[in-house]
Formats: sequence, structure tokens, C-alpha cells
Amino acid sequence: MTSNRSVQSGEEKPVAFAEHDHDACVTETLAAADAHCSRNNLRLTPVRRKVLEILLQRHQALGAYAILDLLREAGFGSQPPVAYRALDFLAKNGFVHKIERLNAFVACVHPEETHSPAFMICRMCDAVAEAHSTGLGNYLAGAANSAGFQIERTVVEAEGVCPDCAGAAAT
Amino acid sequence: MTSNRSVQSGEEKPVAFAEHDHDACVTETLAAADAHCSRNNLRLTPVRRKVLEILLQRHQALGAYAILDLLREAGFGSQPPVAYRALDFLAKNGFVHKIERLNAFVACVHPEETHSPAFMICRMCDAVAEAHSTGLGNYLAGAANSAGFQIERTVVEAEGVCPDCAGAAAT
DNA sequence: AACCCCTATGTGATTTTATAACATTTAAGG
DNA sequence: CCTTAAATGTTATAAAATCACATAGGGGTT
Repeated sequence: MTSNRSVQSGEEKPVAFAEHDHDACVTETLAAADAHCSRNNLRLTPVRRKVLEILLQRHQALGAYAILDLLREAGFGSQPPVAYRALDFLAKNGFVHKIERLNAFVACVHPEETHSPAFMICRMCDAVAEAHSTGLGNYLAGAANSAGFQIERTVVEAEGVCPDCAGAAAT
Repeated sequence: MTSNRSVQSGEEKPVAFAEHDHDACVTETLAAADAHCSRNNLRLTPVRRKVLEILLQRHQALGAYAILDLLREAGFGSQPPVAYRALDFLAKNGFVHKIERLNAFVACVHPEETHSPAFMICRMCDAVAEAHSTGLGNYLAGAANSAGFQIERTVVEAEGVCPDCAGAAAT
């Protein structure tokens, strides 16, 4: 299975919902991860790299056990901790995010920059898009601050129907 | 165990973090739930009412199994579906919310008005406060709209330290 | 009241998600 | 090399959620 998702006009869509060269999307992000890790003395070991690759291959959340199946197929250990430990590492370093609503994981589309991610989850096709949203983080921080609450981490997930599925349903 | 939480100056805090008459908070909300249900032909049965009461007694998220234990003590069935079914009913009708981050549930502090809730979760004392946040819903809706995404439900949860715990730590 | 139907509850078994504990291997630095 | 810390493999178990099916209650109707 290769490249490009359904074609849409050139709007301000998150990558998961927009047309893009998906092969490049995968290889470039993997390369960036390699670079980031060697720069920061982190070890992107084979299992970890494979898990990241698995997640990058789709703009979709995958459960730990689904990942585990794919790891087994690829010749890695097949017990839950194998997947969970790799995911912990990747999440801690910003390469993947956990989607709490689904108890599942997605690759981050723009690691490096630290950010409070926001997601849109399509309940029809299970695509998950990460929004750029800088404003949202500030908004939350402001609201929390006036309550005297100190935010350390945020979970922002919107569930609904993505452009493609909405289009298909409307036809 | 009765009433009032720790005393704070009179700011714009969510109820969970602010001083208030907690007994009234429980009985009034239960009464409101009774009223709402009879008005709308919903059945607030004993188990359902008990679960709501359990959750109202604390501004904290409780897991389904913790609730189940309390149900058993109160003489109700003690198998998981008992708790999950009551929670489904209460959530569907806006009396409780699920905190995805914790796989747990909190009573809603202002049912009736339909709203996209936002929560602040204290990682030290596990208090959970629901923000009023009308703006946030609009913000998300706007962002999603420009991406062509139709939001049906949102999960907004901020994890951090509540005013009381921050104060205690700073001492 | 006797009946029906629909909804809610009770219960046992199972599935899905996640972690604990401990042995073994691997990689990096002295 | 040899030590040490980090990473992996594996077994077992915990925690969260659902399935399937039997039983009971609460309105309506006759």
C-alpha cells in the first residue's frame, strides 16, 4: 500500500485529512526522529523505530495490541510490555501521542516543537488528525490560571466526522 | 463525612476547588435529577440514583469498579455491568461525565444546560473540577470547521495541580 | 386481576487494555 | 576486557469493559 490520500481542494486541512505524499511523510519523519535521537542521546532502537514506522504508515490510532501483532509479524517480541515500553519511550519524547478516547496511539505529525496537541477523530473511518492549535493551549492555560490551577498536560480530542466521510455520506 | 471544603478567597473558581455547602450541593443536584427525569420520562431507578449520589458525594473521579464496591455495600448487584449500565444512563443524560484520562467518572456540576465540558484534574489529590467554558467549545468548533470536520463530542481534560495542593506544596 | 411487552437488573463468562516482577541481553564508558 | 546501566524477553496478573442470557418490575390493555 502506497502514497496519497483522497484529493481535496487546497484548504487549511490537517495533514491526515489532506492530500499529501504519504511515503515521504513516513520516511522524512523517521529520518527526523533518527536525527533528533542521536542529537539528544536517545536510542531509537529497532523495536522503537518499528513501532514509530507502524504508526506513521497510517494517520490512524492503533491499539497497543494491534501494534503488538504487527511487531510479532516483524519478528519482535510479542508480549504486551514490548509494545507498551516502546510506546512509552516514543510518547515521552514526543514522537507519538496517546488518544485517550480510544486507548490507542498515533504518530505525531510535528515532533520537535513542544506542543499541546489537539486531535480530531473520525468515528466513521477512524482517521485521526492532529491540529496545529497554538491558540488552544493558551486559551486553556488562561482559563486554568484564573482558577489557580497549574496545567502540566492537556488532553484535547474532538470526535466526529472527517471531511471525506462527510462528503461520502452526503452523496 | 460532611460539608465544606478548604477555605479560599472569593475568586472565580470552579465549585470543586471553591468553598461551598457540599451537602446542599448533593441533595439539590439529586432533586434536580429527579425532577428532570420525571419531566422527560426517564427512570432514575434506585441503582442509577445511588450511583449518582456516590459520585456527587465527592468532587473526584471514581472508577467503575470503585463504584461497584460501594454499590455492593449498599446492597445492589455487584457485577460490572450493574455499574456500567447505570453510568451509561447517567452519562447519556448528562448527569455524569467520563474522564477519559482516568477511565473514571465524575458527577456533572451543572446538568440541564447542554455543554461541552472541560475538566481540570489534580494529580496530587485527584480532585476533578468542571470548567464553565463556553468559549472553548466555540474555539474548537471554529478550528474544526475550517478543516471540514464536524464535531459531535469533545474531550477536554487538563492535568496538573489544583490551587489547594499548589498552596500546600509551596508552604 | 391476568396478560403482555418493554425496560431494567442480576449474574457468569470473556475480552480488551495495562502493569508487575524478574531473568537475560545489549551497548557505552572506564 | 569488565562493569554498569539501559533495553528486551517472558511469565503472570491486574484493571477496565463488554457479551450473552436469565430474571424481575412497571406500565398499559383487556
